[in-house]
Amino acid sequence: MSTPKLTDVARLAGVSPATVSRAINQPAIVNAKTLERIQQAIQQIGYETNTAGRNLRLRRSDALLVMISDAPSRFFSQILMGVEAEASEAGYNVLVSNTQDNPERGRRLYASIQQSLADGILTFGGHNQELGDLIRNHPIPIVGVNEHLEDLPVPVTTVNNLDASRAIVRHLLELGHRKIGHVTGTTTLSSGRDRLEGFLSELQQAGLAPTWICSKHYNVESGREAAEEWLCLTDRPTAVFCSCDEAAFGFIAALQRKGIRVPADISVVGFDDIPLADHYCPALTTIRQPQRELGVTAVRMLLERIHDVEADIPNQRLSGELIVRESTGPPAN
Amino acid sequence: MSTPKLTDVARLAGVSPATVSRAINQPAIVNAKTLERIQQAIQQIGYETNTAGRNLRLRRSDALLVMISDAPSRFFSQILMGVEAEASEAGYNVLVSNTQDNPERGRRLYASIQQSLADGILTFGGHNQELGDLIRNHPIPIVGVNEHLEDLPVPVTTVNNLDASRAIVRHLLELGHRKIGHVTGTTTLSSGRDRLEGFLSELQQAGLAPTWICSKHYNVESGREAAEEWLCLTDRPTAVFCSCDEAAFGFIAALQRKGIRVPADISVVGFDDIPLADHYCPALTTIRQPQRELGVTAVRMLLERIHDVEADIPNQRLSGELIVRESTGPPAN
DNA sequence: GAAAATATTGAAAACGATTGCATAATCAGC
DNA sequence: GCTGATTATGCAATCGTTTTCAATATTTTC
Repeated sequence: MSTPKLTDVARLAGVSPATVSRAINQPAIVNAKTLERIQQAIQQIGYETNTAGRNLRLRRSDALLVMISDAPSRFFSQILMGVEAEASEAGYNVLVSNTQDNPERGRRLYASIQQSLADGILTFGGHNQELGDLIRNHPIPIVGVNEHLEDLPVPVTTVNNLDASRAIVRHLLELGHRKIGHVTGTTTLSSGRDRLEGFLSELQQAGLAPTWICSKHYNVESGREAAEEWLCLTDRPTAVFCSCDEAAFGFIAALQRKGIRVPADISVVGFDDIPLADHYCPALTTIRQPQRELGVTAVRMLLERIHDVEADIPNQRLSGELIVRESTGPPAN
Repeated sequence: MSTPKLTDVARLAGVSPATVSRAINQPAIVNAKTLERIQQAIQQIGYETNTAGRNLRLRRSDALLVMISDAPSRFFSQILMGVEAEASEAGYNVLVSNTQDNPERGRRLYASIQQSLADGILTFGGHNQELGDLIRNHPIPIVGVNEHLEDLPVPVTTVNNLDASRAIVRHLLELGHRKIGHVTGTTTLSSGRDRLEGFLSELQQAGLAPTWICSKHYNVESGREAAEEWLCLTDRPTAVFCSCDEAAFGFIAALQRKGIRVPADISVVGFDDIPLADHYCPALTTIRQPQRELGVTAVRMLLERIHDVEADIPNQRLSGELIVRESTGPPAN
């Protein structure tokens, strides 16, 4: 009739519900003969464990909550696929929630654990004060992705933005550039700050002054705006490091409109290596982020945390790879 | 001590658990005085309804499952945000599962309903035989997004690919083009077929033969490959309709490498209007898909279906908008 | 072959919420 | 002040699993 339950299997197999449960969860401890009979019964009536019943008894949800705070970020879906794969591998489901900048965010987040809706939380992007208070007061299994959550006792996984930034600047220096600009990402985010810091430190080490810095955000418009600003200058940079691929595209497109060639007149570097980067004209020199791996790593950390809330889990810094393509070359003069 | 439950609230407020439950779910039928006392108690100990307990008793999950079958599609995250917003509005959670082409797909899908893991399913992309059998045999609340599920009694929401395609061809005809090519999308998907059909029918109506058709997929490479094939021809199209923006970018990039200008030498149109389309150089003429609205519509349909499995829900065809930008212009000669 | 050890199973009590039914309290009407 | 209607509450069963504890069956050991 309706969906079959454990009891139905038990009746059909002529055993108690307890035995059926054991047959499913610890097959080793049940008699081989009985086991087979039960498995047959399960097949026959198409039994599936009811999640709610199981969760209630076990007091857990077998679910991970992915919290997004901003617009779906630049390569969110790629990371999500990594998360999904690893979680599913471990028998966990993935919930997605977009709380944006809703002040209720912290509360809802905490609620989802209280309600035993999820066993742990993956949070993308930044955080707010309220969230901070909650985390400090309650031992919630939570892991950050992409961005550091300052002052919070929350382990995070990110790409090594500092090193990647430096690698970019070194690449440009090796090509002979001395006038290098930077279009920053969102500097309220740690990734934006780290990329800027990497840029500055490498420049300083080369004895160069950071003359061209345009403080922007992670989007196409930023690139366009920066280009328009710098094109008005008489003393322009010969190479520009944009802190995401989209910004780089915006930058290049703005240049091309003015008839300025890349890389002949200006070299441009991006960050992320989104699928289009390799197929743009010119193909974009950029940093490849291990997107899927970020998701996988985050889930691994979270599961460890769920298993032991007190566990001391170190931050994981994955390394990005510099991919040199057509958008960078030696300076014009 | 541990997380408070309904009973704790009841004890504190000096009422029975039943009353607390009513206070939460049907405040109208409980005495104002009592209600206030209960609400205070809830505040005081920070009570949150336990999802598993509630779901078990109510025999539902308050969750929708989003099933992805292919790589995260071209604007998946945008649609997902629409889904999330609308579901969350209605008090539903969103689960994401990527079953790719796993033959187990159908089974897992069905299982998630059986297990009362989700109340309904949103499926992105195509389907397979096995899934078909399951759906035919069981009244699962399920709604398709983006693609039609042939022969299956499953309502779907898509953009009106046919009309959009025609609009593109008309736009090119009006500009004076007579030699129009088409780089198809994945034609095992209904969207790919519909776009092709729209292209063909409009061409036929104009009395033109479909000389240049390159059967490809929804990705950048397809555009590049098509361009490389057609550049070898002596008789080339003067305008090309690529069935997604990525393909259009790949196409344009390949042209630019050979020094062919867009739109001066060849006009190019895309489909989707991804964020970059407006910032490419040249800015891409394309069809704007109502991405977020697709997600919202899908959820509305699904909720209706959940509410009444037998309900006859018609397919929803949202209309795409032709956005004319720089990549199209009159033919050269 | 009996005692002790081991291997299997079952009965019943949770897990945390909701709700039909019954009861107690309140109120209106006369 | 009494009856009947109405309003508020409580009791207890239920949703579907898992697991402790005890009981039974099966071996093993000497």
